[in-house]
Amino acid sequence: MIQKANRKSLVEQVAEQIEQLIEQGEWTVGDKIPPEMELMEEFDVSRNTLREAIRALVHAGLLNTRQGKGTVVQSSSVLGAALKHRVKKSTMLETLEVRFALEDQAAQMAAEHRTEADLAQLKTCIQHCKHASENDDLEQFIQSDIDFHKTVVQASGNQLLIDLYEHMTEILYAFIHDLMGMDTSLPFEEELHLELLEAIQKQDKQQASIYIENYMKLLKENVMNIAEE
Amino acid sequence: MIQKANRKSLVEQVAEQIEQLIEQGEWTVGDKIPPEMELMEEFDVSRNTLREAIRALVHAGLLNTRQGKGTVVQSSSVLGAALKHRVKKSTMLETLEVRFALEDQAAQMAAEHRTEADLAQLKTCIQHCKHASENDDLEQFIQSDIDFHKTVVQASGNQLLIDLYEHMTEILYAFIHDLMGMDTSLPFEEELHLELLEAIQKQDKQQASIYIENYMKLLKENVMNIAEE
DNA sequence: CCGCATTTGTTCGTATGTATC
DNA sequence: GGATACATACGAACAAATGCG
Repeated sequence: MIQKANRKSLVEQVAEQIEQLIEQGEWTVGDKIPPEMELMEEFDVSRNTLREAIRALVHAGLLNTRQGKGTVVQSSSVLGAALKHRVKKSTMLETLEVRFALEDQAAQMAAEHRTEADLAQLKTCIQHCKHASENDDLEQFIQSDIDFHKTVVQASGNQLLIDLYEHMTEILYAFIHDLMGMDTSLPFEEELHLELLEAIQKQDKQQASIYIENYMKLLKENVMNIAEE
Repeated sequence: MIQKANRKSLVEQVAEQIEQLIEQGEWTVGDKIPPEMELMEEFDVSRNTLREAIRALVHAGLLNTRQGKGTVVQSSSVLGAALKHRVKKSTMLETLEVRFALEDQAAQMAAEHRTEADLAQLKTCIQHCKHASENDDLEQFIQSDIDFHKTVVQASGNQLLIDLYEHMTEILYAFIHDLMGMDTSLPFEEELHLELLEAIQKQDKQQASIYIENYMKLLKENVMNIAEE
């Protein structure tokens, strides 16, 4: 087995490896990564080389370093960081509309390709929503609701669509969270959830699309109310 | 007027400025940027500082440096570069589906918000398409066709959506271009163009959406044929 | 408050490789 | 091939921030 020669610089190689460690979840957001000395040995490079790789990732928004404290993972992917940076220049409504575009398409694709496993998982998510709603556990409810939508998008089978959707969702919820400190009371839309499930089960694209549209309207109103405060 | 202290490093400041110069179109893709000596004076920083800023941008995919030849702009924005990198791991079909999701939403929004100016510009684009088609000027035709779709998306008024759509389009066409060296003969869909224009003029969202769906089907078939070769 | 260990930030110097003319 | 300039990688020394006892 002949291996192609390494024409990439050491810095590039190290940066790429760290990037992968983060994107594959080895190091997750908020984690402190090992100190320079340790990484120097692991990657077998000099301190300067390692530091330059880290600086590149800091500039990309993936890491954050602080003197004396250490280096912390800030974002789970370069794309996520770049999107976050771009979205800062947009309004919440614009962001919501993009998320809607992705979810609409995903729901229609899900209606086409859904498997039995997908349907079962959707049912579980609805159960969780209901359970959390009955117990007035807001945080749990929001998480379950996000999971439901995420599951729909995952059923589309398009990994690029899934990634973009999840990034947009993450950014949106961070936005909302920052804006109002978690005490948002979104209405429970069990009927809507069940309608969407039914549409996907029946493989009815149009119906699925209509659901997403209704959901979007609801969300838009909520968000606009929040924004006014 | 008191100005907040600069707590960003010089490198960050320079990198940010260069980033802006590129994103605002001052320097466009393919351009050779001024030599280091010149930039050192412009930004009033040392060579090392400037070089480090450039290396950060190289890692982000915005610039490309080669010894002796100089530094060249490689991408029009960080987001574009990050997307390009991510899309490499996806199939062309997946990419097309995401672009479709964005265009579908945009077309519906365009139908709602279009101004007279938008309509006029769309008509001009169709004229250009027709003209190029009659003259068998393939390159010009493709450009005019892209312009038409871009104009539709721009009429949506959502700048985030516009940016993402343009990046996806750019990536897709670079993909196709690489794959088959420009001698692709896409069919001229004047009827479809006119139908979409009419739908937008009448502010008929559903009709606009149906058009995009048909266009997507057509494109999908073409792309799948190409991919088989 | 001090002193210390840990950890990142900064700036030198040096050796070696590599592209261009 | 030789000369020159630039890129890459390493090492070392010191500065500065943080946290702990």
